[in-house]
Amino acid sequence: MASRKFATPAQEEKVLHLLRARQLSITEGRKCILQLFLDKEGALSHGDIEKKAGDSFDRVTIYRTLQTFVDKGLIHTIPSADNSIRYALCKDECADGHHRHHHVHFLCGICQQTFCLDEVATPTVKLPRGYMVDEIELLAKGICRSCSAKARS
Amino acid sequence: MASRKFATPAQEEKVLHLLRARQLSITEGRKCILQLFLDKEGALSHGDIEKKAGDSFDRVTIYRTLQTFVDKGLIHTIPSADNSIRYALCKDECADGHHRHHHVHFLCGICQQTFCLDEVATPTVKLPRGYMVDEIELLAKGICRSCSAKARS
DNA sequence: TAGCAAAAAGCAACATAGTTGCAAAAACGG
DNA sequence: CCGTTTTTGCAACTATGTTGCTTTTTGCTA
Repeated sequence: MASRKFATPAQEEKVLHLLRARQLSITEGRKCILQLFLDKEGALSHGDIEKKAGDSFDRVTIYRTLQTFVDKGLIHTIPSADNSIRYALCKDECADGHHRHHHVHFLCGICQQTFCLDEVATPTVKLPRGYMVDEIELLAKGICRSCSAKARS
Repeated sequence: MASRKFATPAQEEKVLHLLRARQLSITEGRKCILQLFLDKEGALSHGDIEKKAGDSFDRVTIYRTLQTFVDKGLIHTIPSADNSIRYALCKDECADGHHRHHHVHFLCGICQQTFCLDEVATPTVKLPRGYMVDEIELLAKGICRSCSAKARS
């Protein structure tokens, strides 16, 4: 399995466009990892990617690719209570070194997946005098749509 | 340095009380690590504790003590953007297995310390249909009181 | 489209973080 | 003070992340 197949030519075109728009050269590793993010609704950790693509690519390549994608505004990191950094696709507003995320993240306690709720904006909070806020991260924990639907059946 | 000295007898009494109230047996390691949390306004990571008390105690003991404290509701974990779990003292409402924290955490981009803002409640957020929320974690990033005071001078 | 410079990938070695099993030591109740 | 239970220390191991260097690939240009 040297190269991962794309589901459709349109998807491959999208991947190429995303990479070119950030002046990233097109490599098998980048195409494959970016496609994984497009395929998946939730967030991915380094470990998840290593499981899915670790046969094709070196661990170090995955680390470096993720770092590059973060630097170029393609993906963003999501804080979590446990010790695993997860990554998810950015919306178009993000560019080199400037991430602008005002959405809430949701961690499901059943399937353990993390989702970006793009339609939910982070609230503004009033902090005590002396604190200057640059950014707010909001992580909601509970049961996601798909798991709560399963639980009801 | 076999055992760490307490600043005042009152402080030692407080430590002993906190441990006894959770039915934890009194050991040098637990007293020392709990005192570190009482001494420090901000949060501590495993690494911080290892630096301060690593000569006196084994790494594994520190891991196990932190886990015990979390289980017994003495300390709670704070999610962070980077990969390091930090811990801070709980307020009295927390007990065995039931953490109830409704306060905001603040991460300073200058001193890199994390603070619990107990006086700031986490907001409620309205999520899309189908999501069930158990808990909200809010992490504000910016410049803390002490660092912004220094910057102005 | 062959050749070249720059970028990325692979590899090995290392560093840090966290876990587990087991034996020795300490805590606590009687 | 003694025996049981809990905790600690130690060693080994797994997972996670980093760095330097060499080889391969990419993208550009002649």
